[in-house]
Order: sequence, then structure tokens, then C-alpha cells
Amino acid sequence: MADGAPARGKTGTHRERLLPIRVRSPYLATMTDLDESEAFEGASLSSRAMAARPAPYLDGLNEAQLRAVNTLDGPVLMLAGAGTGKTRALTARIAHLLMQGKARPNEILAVTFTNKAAREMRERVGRMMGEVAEGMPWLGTFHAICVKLLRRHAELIGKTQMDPLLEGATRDIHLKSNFTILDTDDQTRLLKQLILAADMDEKRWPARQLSGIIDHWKNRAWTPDKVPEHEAAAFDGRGVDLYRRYQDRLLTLNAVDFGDLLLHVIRIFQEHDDVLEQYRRWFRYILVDEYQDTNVAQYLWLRLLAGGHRNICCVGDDDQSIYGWRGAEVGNILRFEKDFEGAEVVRLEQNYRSTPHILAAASGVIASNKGRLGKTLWTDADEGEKVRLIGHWDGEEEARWIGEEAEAMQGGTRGMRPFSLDDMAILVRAAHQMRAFEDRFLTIGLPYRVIGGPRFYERLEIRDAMAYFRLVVSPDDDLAFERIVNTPKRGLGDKAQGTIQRMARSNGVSLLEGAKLCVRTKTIGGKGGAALKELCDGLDRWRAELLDGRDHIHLAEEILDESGYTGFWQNDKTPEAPGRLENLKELVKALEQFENLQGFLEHVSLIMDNDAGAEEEPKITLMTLHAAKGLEFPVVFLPGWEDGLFPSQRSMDESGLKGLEEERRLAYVGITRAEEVCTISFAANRRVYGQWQSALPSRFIDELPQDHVEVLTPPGLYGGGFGATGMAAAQKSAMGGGVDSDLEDRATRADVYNSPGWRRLQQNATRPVRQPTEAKNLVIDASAVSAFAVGDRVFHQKFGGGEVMGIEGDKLEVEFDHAGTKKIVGRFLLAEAQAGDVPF
DNA sequence: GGAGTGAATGTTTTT
DNA sequence: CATTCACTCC
Repeated sequence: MADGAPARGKTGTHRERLLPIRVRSPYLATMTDLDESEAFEGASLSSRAMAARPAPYLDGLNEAQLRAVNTLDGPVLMLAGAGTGKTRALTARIAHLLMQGKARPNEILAVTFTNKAAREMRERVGRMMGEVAEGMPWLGTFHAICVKLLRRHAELIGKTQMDPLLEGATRDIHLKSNFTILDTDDQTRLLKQLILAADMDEKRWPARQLSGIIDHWKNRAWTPDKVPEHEAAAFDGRGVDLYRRYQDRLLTLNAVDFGDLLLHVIRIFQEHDDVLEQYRRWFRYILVDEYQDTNVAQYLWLRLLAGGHRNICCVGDDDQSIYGWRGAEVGNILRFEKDFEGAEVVRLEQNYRSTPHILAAASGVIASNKGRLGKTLWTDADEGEKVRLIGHWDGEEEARWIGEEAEAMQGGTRGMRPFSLDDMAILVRAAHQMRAFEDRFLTIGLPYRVIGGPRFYERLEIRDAMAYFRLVVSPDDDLAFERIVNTPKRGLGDKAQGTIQRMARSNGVSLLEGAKLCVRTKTIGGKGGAALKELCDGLDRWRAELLDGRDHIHLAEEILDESGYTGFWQNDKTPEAPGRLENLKELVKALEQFENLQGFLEHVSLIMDNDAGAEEEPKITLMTLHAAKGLEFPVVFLPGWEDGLFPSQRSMDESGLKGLEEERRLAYVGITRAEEVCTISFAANRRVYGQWQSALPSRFIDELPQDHVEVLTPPGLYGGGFGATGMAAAQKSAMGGGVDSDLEDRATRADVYNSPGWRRLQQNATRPVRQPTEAKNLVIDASAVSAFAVGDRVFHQKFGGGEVMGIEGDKLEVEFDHAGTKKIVGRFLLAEAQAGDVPF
């Protein structure tokens, strides 16, 4: 649509109507909604409105941001460095599009990668524009949007195949719009069946691996016939064959996996011009967040949709592309200007997050990467602390130091302002590095929270419960049936399940129907048969209630109780059981936000995040660098900067220079998370797989510009373990060697980690005398101390039940039933009775 | 079906 | 080292 669409005679009151009203009715897009006649009306309206009133959402934007917001038509690449206010610009852009009348809320396609990002954007648009955001049905993740599209056009996906029942006959199989979405777990189980059916050794050729390969292919938008020669040999030469069978199987099951959501839609667009045209016209403006993370399939999808008007605005930062290993193509963002000729490139370079020292350090590191689009971050902020660098003798000491530093920083130390634990984060390269910190924090009683780990909806108990719900909602969901027939244990082992399978197959019915037949014909008798009958009856009963429109929350509780699933966990004595029951309660609570079970399942299949409720007490955050992308903290600790660990050896082995560069971007992401204080550390020795290994400081440390770095002295060096030489060597090594001596060395940096300083440190090193780690900063919780006596049974969130063996100050020595003996601060323990009866 | 044994295997993770 | 998983044996 042209910029200067003629202003037709509508008055300002219409504008007020335009936005709020459309919003009210949650926009459930149907074909008839794709009607363009009204669009011009919108345009004329708001151009008038615009003229009448300046746009408050533009206030406070800097010049670059304004340009990104104002360039509405044509392709725009917003290169947004870390902390440069990209979300703000993106939100303002949406507001601008709406206010300018360029598009109605439902004509803007805004894509993100995660639900969290989508939610945040929706909230921010909402804050800016009132309720309009709710009227933006096409703001969501790639996958969520594709589900919507695919539900409408599912029937366009399908094929003609041999009829398995009628020899020589064929039949058409199509996807139906009520398809189920498989998650990785379902996917793997399915593949496992196929692998076994293909008579392959499931051990040598694990389903997980195949699932990875297929994923990889789908990321590249390779359907079975498009997998290139050189890749087709994968998985014992049968990868492609299995891939094809897998797709067939999915179709029969009326199911799709995550990759299919994208691929099917792409295929529909490619094969049905009319459909594509419709959407090209409908989505007048396209916005894409985190464009550097797009894979080939997502790229194709975007190109198809943007192909007409080319009103596409991609936002991203090539320096923060850290998901190459999962199919993201940095090339997409690097190539943007070629793909969309005449694209306006806007660089957001003013950083509102970090101090100059932190930015300089980050820039210094990332500068070593080749083929960047190039940005120079700058800030108005005060100088602040230099990036702090500290080397430790070993990983435990590193954890100890960070724990103590974090405690000290709460009260203000080294001339810095005090920080709350909530303001601090420890960002590690690999999840297993977190354990050293957890152990340490548990013993000193430093409250921490771990971000990441298995997501709520991926947990065993949640998936089981969901399978019950799925089966009640769609009785022919065979995968759900398989999951729960024998969960809780009903005495229906492999044999019984095989009988059900055969019964179902020979009658051409679902597994559940097959099971009913088995019960009716007494094919499965005895105890198992009785249990199976009970299950089938239960499912029928619940389904009847569902169709009666019974309150879904009660229904869910009933399902879980009557199926014996709740009881199963109540009887379970493992330490995880209470937590699992807790999770089930959470699950039922989550249902409240939905109108019915169906709606809930639809959402959950795509929404995998777990936003735990508000936290009571300040805690230091522990997470991986990957999980930290997009977040910021006043205080950031970056431990484990050792070659091999970070950059990870594996990354470099597998992807060479590309891998190294991605690791470097990860380092960049890590440093730029810090607002005020950034502390990088490394350890000379670390336990790796039980073996002590010594490592060299990360090569990234040598890339830090030394003017912006302050080297701290490791505590271990005080006590006299080192002589003066040792100290100097340690400092030198902390800088990665050769800081003050050979400048040439800095030029030929490939070698720095063989630095003489480091060598010397290693040779001279004797184990340093430890600083007494008495609880100088600990808050002693008297009530906790007095709450337990030797011999008491106690319960710990992580270690489960145990018995108190001894008490030292606020720490208790506890012999755990399953986790051995540990020293634990009293406040982390519950009397076992308290923890034991978590009612459902 | 469950406990117990032994061998294998140790990145990053969203949808 | 420590966790996971497949498998065996009651």
C-alpha cells in the first residue's frame, strides 16, 4: 500500500473505534477474515489521526531507533547490538504501523523464536497501545503461527498410498485439521519403533540420533526426496528411508512434529499459489525478531510470505548468533541485503545497559571474528568498574571464591555499591559446570536459583498426565495410549500391549478400541484384563463428562485420581515424588487459564515454558550462557574460561573455525549481559570425568583489551603457598601471558595459551593454603539450628530424606538415604513429616 | 514388575 | 566421577 494513501473523509472518532474495538473480539482468523476491502479505510483514518496528534511512542527514541521505526515500507534490517533497545524499537514500530494506518492489528505478522519473547512483545505493545495487542493474532513464534496456518489448510497436505487392507488398491491420506503435534519424546518413541521394524540394532543406531538427523534435515527444509547425496548415507545408509517411513507414519497418525509445522506450510505455499497470494496480501507487514537465529526452513517461509510487498523488517545481531548447532544460519542475516535488494540497514549502536569498560571488553573479544556486519557499541554511561579477571587453582576454589564474593557484594565491597543476590548471575558454558556452584552454595547456605533444566511440560509426570488428557479428548491418540496403558503399573507388560496392538491393527481401529475389544473378547484376562477394563471404562466415563461439558479442572483432577496416577506418586518413596505431586498440582492450576481441556492441550503442545511464581527471597541466578541471551544483570560472573571448556573443544573439533567463532559470540553474549560488574574467571585445574586435568586460560581472555581489565589476586595466593615469583606468574597467567613482556606475542596470539607465564605457574604450583572458609558472612538462622537434633529425620529438596548425624553451628551433617552424607545449612531442610505429606 | 548390576558416556536447547 | 540406560535375574 502506498505511503500517501488519500485521506478520505472519516473523522477522528473512527480512529478511536478502530483500535479498541477490533481488539475485543479475539481474532479467530477464518478465510472470510482475509478480506481486504477495509484496509484503505484504516489507512486514511489514521493518517489523519497522526497529523492531529504526535506519537507518544516515539518519545525518547534515539536517531537510529527512529529511523528503524519510521522506515515502514520495504525491507529493513535492524542490526541491534546487545542492550541497544531493540525491543523498544520493535514495539514502537508496531505502534507506528498501527497508528499510521498501514495495517490493522491482524494484518501484522510478528514472529519470534520463543513464547517468552512473544509474550513480552505482546505485553509491551499492550502497554503502549492499550488492548490492541490482544487483537494481534499473528504475533507469535514461528511454530505457533504455523499451527494456525496449518490447521486451516491441513487437507492440502497428503498423498496417495497403497491401501494396507485392500491389495492393489490405493487411498488418499490427508492431514486433518485436528492433527496432534508430537514433541521430541513422542518422536523418538516413534522412530524407535521404525528402527526396530527395519530390523536394525537399536543400540548401534539409537533413535535419538536419528531424531537428531531428521531434525537437522528439516531445519534445512529437506524433505525425504531432497536430502542431498552426501548426507543420505547417514544412519547406516538408511536414514532417508526411515525418514520417509516416519513421515508416512506421521500422516497415518494424523500427527506432525515441530519441523513439519514449518515444512508443511512451506509446501502448501509452494504448491498452492492462491493460498500464498492470500497470505501475502493479508500480512501487509512482517516483523522478525532474532533473525540471526533463523534456519533455512524459517528463511524460506519468510521469503515466501514477504515475496510480494517486501515489507519485512528483520531484527537481529549477527554477533549474538549462538544457535548454529541447532540449525540457525548466520548466513541469513549476513545475506539480508542481497536477498532483499534496496534494504535499509539500520544499526542500533547506543547501548543502554553496560558500562564502557564492559562494552570495550566485549567488543575486543568479538573483533576477532571474521565476516561480521560490524557494529560499534557505545554508551553514555559512567566508566564504572573494569572487567575483573581472576585465576584460580581449581574449580572448587573458583566456586568458593564466587560464593564469597557474591556474599560480600551484598554489603558492598571493593568500593562498589551493594547488590542484591537477585542482581547477580553466574553464566556457565555447560550445564554440568553448575554443580560445583550448587554444591558450594548448598553448604554455605547461599540462596540460588537454576534457570534451565527440564522444562515443566517435559517432565515425566506432566507428560503422563497430559497423555491421559489427550486420550480423553481424542480417544484415537495411539501414542498417548501407549504412554499410559501401563502407567501406573497395571500388569500390562509387553505381552499384553502386543496383544492390544495386534487386535487394533487387524480390526483397523485405534489402540484404545483394540483394548476394549481385548477386554470384551477376554483375549486379555486375569488381573491385567480387569485393570485394562477399568482403564477403558474410566476413559469412557471421563470422555462422557468432557462431552457433557463438565468443569475441566475437576475433570482433570478426577482423571488423575481415578486413574490411580496421583496415588502412584503418593506411594512412591523416592525423593522426587513430592516434587512431582507438586508439579501435578501446578498443572491443574495451569488449567484454570483455559476454557476447556482441548484449548489447554492445543496451547501446551507449543508452549513449553515454565514461569514459576514470584520468588520470596533474593537468590543468585545460575544458568548457561545460552539461556542468558536476552537477559541482563547488574553483576555477572563468567567462570570456567579455559581452553577446551570455553571455547568448547567439541565445538571446535566439530565445526572448526565456525565453531570457534560461535563460541566467541557466546563469550560476547556473556560479557554483554553485565550492566555494572563483570567478573571472568578460570581455574588451572579441574575435575573432568573424575580425572584432574589442568587447562590453559581461554584464548578469549587474551582477546580482552587489557586497559579495560583489572586482574584480581586469587585468595589462594595469600597464605604463602606461592612465593613472590608464583604471585607474579599467577598475575601474568591471569592475563593469559605476555601482557607486560612480549608485545609480539600478542600479535601472534594463536600461541598465547602456551604462554610462559602459565607454564611457570603450573611448574611452581603447589596447592595453595586455603583461606579459612569459616562462615564469616553467614546469617545464622537460630530457629533452623534449634529445629533439629541428632537423629532427626529430615528432608531436602534435592537430596531427599535423611537422618541428622551431627550439628556444627548452623550446618547439619546429614546422612541421606540416597545421596550420601552431606553438610547442609539447616534452613534448607524440612522435618521429614512436613515434606512427606504434600497432598495433591 | 522391580531391584540390582554393569557398561557406556559424558555441550549448548526451542518449538 | 557420576549419571543414565539397557539388561538380567528374581
